[in-house]
Amino acid sequence: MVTRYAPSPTGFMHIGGIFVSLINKRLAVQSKGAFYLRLEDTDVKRAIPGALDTIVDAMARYGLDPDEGVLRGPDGSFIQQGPYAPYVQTERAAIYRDYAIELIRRGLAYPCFCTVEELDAIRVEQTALKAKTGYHGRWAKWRDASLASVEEALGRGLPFVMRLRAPDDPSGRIEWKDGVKGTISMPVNDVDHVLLKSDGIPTYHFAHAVDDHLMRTTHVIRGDEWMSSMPFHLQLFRYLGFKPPSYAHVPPIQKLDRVEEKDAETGETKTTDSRRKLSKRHDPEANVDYYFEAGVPEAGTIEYLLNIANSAFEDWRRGSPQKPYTDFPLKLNKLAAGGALSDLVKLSNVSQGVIARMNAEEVYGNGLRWAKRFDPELAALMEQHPDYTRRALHIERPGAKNKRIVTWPDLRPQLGYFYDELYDALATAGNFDFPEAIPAAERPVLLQQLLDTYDPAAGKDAWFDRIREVSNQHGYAGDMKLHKANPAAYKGHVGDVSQLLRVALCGTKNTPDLHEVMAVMGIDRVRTRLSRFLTAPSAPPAPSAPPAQPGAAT
RNA sequence: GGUCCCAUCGUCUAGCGGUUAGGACGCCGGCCUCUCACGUCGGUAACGCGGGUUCAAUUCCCGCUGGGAUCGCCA
Repeated sequence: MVTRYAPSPTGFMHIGGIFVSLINKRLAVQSKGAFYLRLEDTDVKRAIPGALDTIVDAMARYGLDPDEGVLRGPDGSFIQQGPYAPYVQTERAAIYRDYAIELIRRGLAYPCFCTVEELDAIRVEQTALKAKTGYHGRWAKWRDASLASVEEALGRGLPFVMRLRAPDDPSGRIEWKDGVKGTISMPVNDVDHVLLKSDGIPTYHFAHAVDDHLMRTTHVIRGDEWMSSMPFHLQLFRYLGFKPPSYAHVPPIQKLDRVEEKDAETGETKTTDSRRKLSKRHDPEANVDYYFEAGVPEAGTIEYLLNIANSAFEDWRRGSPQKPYTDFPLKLNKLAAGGALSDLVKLSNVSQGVIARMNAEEVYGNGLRWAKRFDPELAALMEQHPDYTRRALHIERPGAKNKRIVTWPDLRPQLGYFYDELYDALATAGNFDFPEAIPAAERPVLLQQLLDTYDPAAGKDAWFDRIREVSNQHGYAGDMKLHKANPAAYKGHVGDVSQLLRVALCGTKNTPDLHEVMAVMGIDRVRTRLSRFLTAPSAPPAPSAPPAQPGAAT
């Protein structure tokens, strides 16, 4: 299959564009075909500087680089590579013009000198008459204009457009087998659509027919907002003598709009749910940048999209946790015909799975890339301590065990406490949330004993056995089950004791396995951090001072 | 309004005439457990409505309702 993504340079990368690109690219790769990028910049009025960078860079970030078409060269500038260059439509103006001339010669197209004002007037009249709008039938005043009047208009230098001459007999229907929607039948086109605009640049429709034919596109896979143009497009291919490609119209990603309306008469508020396409203007999640900023790794966004495209993906992923998503066989006919609602909660879940499958190095690289933009302080620490960071990230990883990082913003709470800088800031603020079961006065004793008994060389089980022993010695149940059976018999349990250590050491109540955390921190850092808690809580400078009141230091 | 598309738990969906309507996310509860997380077990929750066809409809047909797309010298 030869597929393409043909965006117009709007300066905005819509998530739907990534979705369609993904489908096009996967299908081309799976069939050992080609995927190319063509720039549909025929709307000169809307040209936006830098728009091409937005598209190309986003596609590259999401691993959707085209095989041919508009690419970035080795020096970073844009190049057009492939047998059918150029791939930028404004650079192909002469090609379209030749085909337009050919159509005129065969009586299938004609010049129209209507001004936009005239066209507007026609539309107003049609609307008033409840007639079908558009340039067709008796409204198409230049359709059968005499040669003399055309020459006269030309002579006056009036601007004109080239229009298709729709069939004289507007009855009948056209039918095609859509790759995702199935067989569809529509009335034939009877509107004399514009082929070339007054600036000589083609409309999307004309450029589509010419380019997809010349560039040997076998499958046009695009958003389903194009479906209603199909009668026109198919007609164009026939007029031009081209064999039409296969078409597949994919549904848009939607969003739920909850409208609350107050009934004027009854005063009741009723809510109506309606779905609508993700809007570039109103929905931040329509922009791919949103996902990066939210800290979803690119692979997570892609897998989420794949999930929307083929629901079988989820089961496949479960069965093949370590394979790249590119091994998944995407099937066009398995796309649902209706549009899916963007589900950010589900996206988080997919993201969590993707990050969990990464090794420490990948977490480091991807996380750092995010942090550099959205958490510079953390990023700086990650770069200052690369090996230490990697070791911290390596805890319970890989193996999809550590799912604490759902998206990159979780990096700070999950990794931050390893850095002395952040830990010290926390300590200065005094925000240590120690377990309530342990009186403040008892903390130094317990921590001192835990520190004395800690042996970095011993294993995890041995270490927790020590913690149990210390717990037992001080009236805390070393065995959770015993405590559960008779809570009143103990001051607390081993969980409280290890939590005391965890909070003192990390400043947070939630961390992975303490033994591993301590191993990464190293004995010196452990000593330093605990040292501040080894004296009586409320009288730091004077160790001999009387015990503080319970809770005074928290 | 014309044309076209769509319709199963809140969400993504499986289903392709006979199923206790399955899975995933979310939510709730149990278990596991040094915390969190993971894991695990269980629970919650759906075939829009009305006609047909058929021995039998979630499934096929028609209508309705609801939602969407489109009707430009924009793509």
